[in-house]
Amino acid sequence: MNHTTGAAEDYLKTIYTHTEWQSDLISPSALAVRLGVAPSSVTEMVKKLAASGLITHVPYGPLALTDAGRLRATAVVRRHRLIETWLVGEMGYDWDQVHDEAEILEHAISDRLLEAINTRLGFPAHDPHGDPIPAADGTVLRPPAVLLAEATVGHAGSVLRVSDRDPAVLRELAADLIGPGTEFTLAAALTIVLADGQSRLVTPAAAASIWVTA
Amino acid sequence: MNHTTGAAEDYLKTIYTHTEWQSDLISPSALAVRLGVAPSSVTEMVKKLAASGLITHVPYGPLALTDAGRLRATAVVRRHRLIETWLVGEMGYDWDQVHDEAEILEHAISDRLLEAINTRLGFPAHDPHGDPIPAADGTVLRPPAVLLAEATVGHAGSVLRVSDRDPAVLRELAADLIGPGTEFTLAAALTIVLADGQSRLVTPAAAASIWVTA
DNA sequence: GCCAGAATTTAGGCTCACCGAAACCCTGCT
DNA sequence: AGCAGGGTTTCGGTGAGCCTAAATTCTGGC
Ligand SMILES: [Mn+2]
Ligand SMILES: [Mn+2]
Ligand SMILES: [Mn+2]
Ligand SMILES: [Mn+2]
Repeated sequence: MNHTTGAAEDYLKTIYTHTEWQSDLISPSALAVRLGVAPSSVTEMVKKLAASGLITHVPYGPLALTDAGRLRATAVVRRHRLIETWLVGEMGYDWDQVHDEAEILEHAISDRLLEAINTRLGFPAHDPHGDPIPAADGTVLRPPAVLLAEATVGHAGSVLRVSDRDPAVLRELAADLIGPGTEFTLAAALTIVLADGQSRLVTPAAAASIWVTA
Repeated sequence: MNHTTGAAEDYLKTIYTHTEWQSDLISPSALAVRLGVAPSSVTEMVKKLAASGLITHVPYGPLALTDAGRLRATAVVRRHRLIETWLVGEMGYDWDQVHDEAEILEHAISDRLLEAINTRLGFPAHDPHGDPIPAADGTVLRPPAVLLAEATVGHAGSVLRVSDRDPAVLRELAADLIGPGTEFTLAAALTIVLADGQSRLVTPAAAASIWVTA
């Protein structure tokens, strides 16, 4: 009686990822924007997900996952990120090209194929963008992080993850050899110095996409 | 204006494969049985496919693909068979386990991913069951074939393909080390002698699933 | 040539996921 | 306190794709 369609999976996943690196709950309208659907469509799906016990929702209020919903959401996120990792690791994709393909395949592959991929990849802990890959039981290991745009000048650390929302940002950073694991010091707003002493000017869009060690 | 959904793709593919190894056109009711839908559902989809110029259909008559429809159909078949080949060749699946997964993935992977898979596999000409993999332009290389069940005693040749419809048959044949390429002589009805002199008794279901060189 | 039974189509309905327009609720600002 | 504007929900509709039940059409056997 609880099948969860591809559409519902995307709603759950988006509700989950919204609170992954920041703590405020998502609103129906923000969810509509992220999913590219009308607000009224969100209202409808929210009703169904709440009726299935996957989210909680007080009318006119924000959305929150229940434990059951969080488990479903992390299962989808796990698929999405393992697929992205596989596309980059084995299929010749660049990190700015994987998101759309994963967005579809995450609803199509079987558990068996997912585990075959996972095994081939050696059970990776992070996707190409540095996002943690949830374990099958829903466990997620997420270190404390700060947005580069909000870090104070002088902050030293390493890149934890880069949002994969904007492919242009990903290409920009790839050209600059910046990615998860890159060590740096924030020399000035939008200016980082890498371990080898080279400095890089990042765009505001990039600074708002890069999360670094706290 | 001509997107072809996953459902429509399955209709086209099934119409195509019905005539791949035998020459009679498929009827609406046979199509309904193969797809597991009601006959009235076929009538509806047939109307849409005919309106899109992908099939021809005279009321109460059989179904036939147009050139455009055949191209679409072979594109789906190409995906299906490349995916099956990949699952067996790289992902640890047995030949009786790939069909259902391919049935779904064939509608989900991008052209780019398909070609990446094709390249990794070295541009295979046949899937694990011996079925020809259509070229991107719709070309299919299919040798003359006879159903083993209909071959005359004394017929010598090799296995060309085994229908993947019945997993039990595939497991039976795998246990007997019979598959595409296997050379044999038909010693008696349901009894074949392999190249090494060993003889095998095949079930009627298997004999009705194995196509051999004419 | 007729007609019973099978195949096919039509008719009416259903669920899912979406939409725009209109109503409604809530909040923040005066 | 009052209210305007934005967020949210309600309402009526759409298109896919499926269903069952009731016509309708075709055909093989008499
Ligand atoms: Mn998705
Ligand atoms: Mn990612
Ligand atoms: Mn198959
Ligand atoms: Mn399919």
